[in-house]
Amino acid sequence: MSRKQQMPRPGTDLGADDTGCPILHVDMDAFYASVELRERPELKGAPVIIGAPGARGVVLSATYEARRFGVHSAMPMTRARRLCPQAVIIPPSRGKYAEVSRGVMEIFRTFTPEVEPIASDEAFLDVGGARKRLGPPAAIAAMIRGQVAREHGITCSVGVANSKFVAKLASQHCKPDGLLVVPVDKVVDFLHPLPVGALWGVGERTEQSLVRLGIRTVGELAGVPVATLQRHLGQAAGAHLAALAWGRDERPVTPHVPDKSIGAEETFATDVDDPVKIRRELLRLSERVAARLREGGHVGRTVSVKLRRADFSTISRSRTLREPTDVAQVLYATACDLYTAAGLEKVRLRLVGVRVENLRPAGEVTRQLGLGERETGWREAEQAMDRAARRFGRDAVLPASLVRPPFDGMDP
DNA sequence: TCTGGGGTCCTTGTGCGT
DNA sequence: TCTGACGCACAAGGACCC
Repeated sequence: MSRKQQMPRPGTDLGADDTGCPILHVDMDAFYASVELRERPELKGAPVIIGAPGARGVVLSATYEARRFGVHSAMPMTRARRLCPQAVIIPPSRGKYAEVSRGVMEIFRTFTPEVEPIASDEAFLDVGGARKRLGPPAAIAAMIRGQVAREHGITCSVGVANSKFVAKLASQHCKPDGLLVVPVDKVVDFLHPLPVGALWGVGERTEQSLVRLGIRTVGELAGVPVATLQRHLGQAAGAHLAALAWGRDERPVTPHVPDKSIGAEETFATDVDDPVKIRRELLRLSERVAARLREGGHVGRTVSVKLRRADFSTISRSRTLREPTDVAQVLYATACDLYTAAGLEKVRLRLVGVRVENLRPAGEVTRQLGLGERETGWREAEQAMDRAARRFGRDAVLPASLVRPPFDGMDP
C-alpha cells in the first residue's frame, strides 16, 4: 500500500544472482482491494476503490485499473471520485484485512522465524538461515508467492537483496505480481537512475529541498558531500540519505519491535466547537487507548493530545505523569487538562486524538499511589469492563456519558 | 485538491541540576 | 553567591511511513 508513485523502471538487466542477498521484502499487491475482490470476482478488471464513502476520507487502496486514472492511496475520496467516477467504492472492513494479514504472516514464518512485519500488507524476511533447508533466496521468494496465492487468492511482489532498503525498492519496482533480485554487484546500477523520491525517508518536503539543491536522482545525491546534505536536511537525515544513496543499510531484520506508543484519533464528520462534545470524544478515545494498553500488557507515562483546527493546523500538548498508567480515567483527566490549557475551547476542531508514550511492560512497574488516589478502583472497574467486552463485545459496557440516548442525533 | 488513522523518528527549544 | 557550560529530560512540532 505504498503511497509513492510507481517508479520508472531503470532499464538495467539485473540478472538473477542472489548470492549474498538473504533479505526479502514481501508486499501484497493492492492489498485491501485484492481481499475484497476475492468475494466479488465479478469486479475483477474493474476500477475499485477502498475507502470510507463519507465526505471526509481518503483512499485506502485501489485496484491497478483505478490507478490508471491517477487514483492512489491517501488521496482524498472526493478527488478520487472525480478522477474515476465509474469506480466501484467499497467501504473498508479492517477486521477482514487483519485476518488475511495474520494468515499471510503465518506463511512467512513457516519459511523463517526472522519475519519483521512493517504493516498489515508487507514484511521483511531474512532467509539466510533457511538456505540449506529450502534453497536460495529467489527460490524461497517464488515459493512464498505461490503459497500466498494458493491459500489466500491474492498476489504479492517480492524484492530480494542484500539489505532491507534495496529489497523494498526491488519489490516496488516489480509490482504487481513480480519478483526481482538485485545482485550485490548491481545495487549501485539499480539505485542511481531512480528519482530521489524513491528513497525511504524522502517525502514531498525533502524531495522539494533536494530539487532546490539540483538533486533529482539517487546518483546525483550520491555525489553530494555528506556535510552538505546534513546542512540542508539535518544531521540524521543527511547521513542516512548519503548512506542509502550508495546502498548502505545495515539494519537487521528484527522480528520483535516493542511498541513505543499507542494512540487513537478521530476526525469529526463536521467540525465541532462544543467543549462538551470534544470532552466526550476525549473520553471515548481514552477508553479505547487504555483498553489497548491493557490488552498489550503496557503502561505509559506520557499522555498527549492532538487537536486539529478546521484550517488543518495541528497542535499537540503532552504531560509526563509521575507514575505510568493504563487507566482510562487517568488518561481522560489528563487529556481534558491539556485540552483546556491549550485554550481551544471556543475553536472549531476537525480532529482530536489521545496518545500514550513512554511505554513499559505493565509487569515491570511497581505501583506507588499517593494518599487518596483512587486509581486501583478505576483499574478494577476497567478490567471488569475488559472482561465484559471480551464476552459481549466492545460496546457492551460504556461510561454513562458515552451511552447514546435513543433518537440522539448528535454527532459524532 | 482538501486532506484518515496509527505509528516512528528527528529537530528545536526550554528548564533544571551540577 | 553568581555565572556560564554542559548534559539531560521533557515538550512541541514536523516529516515521514503504510
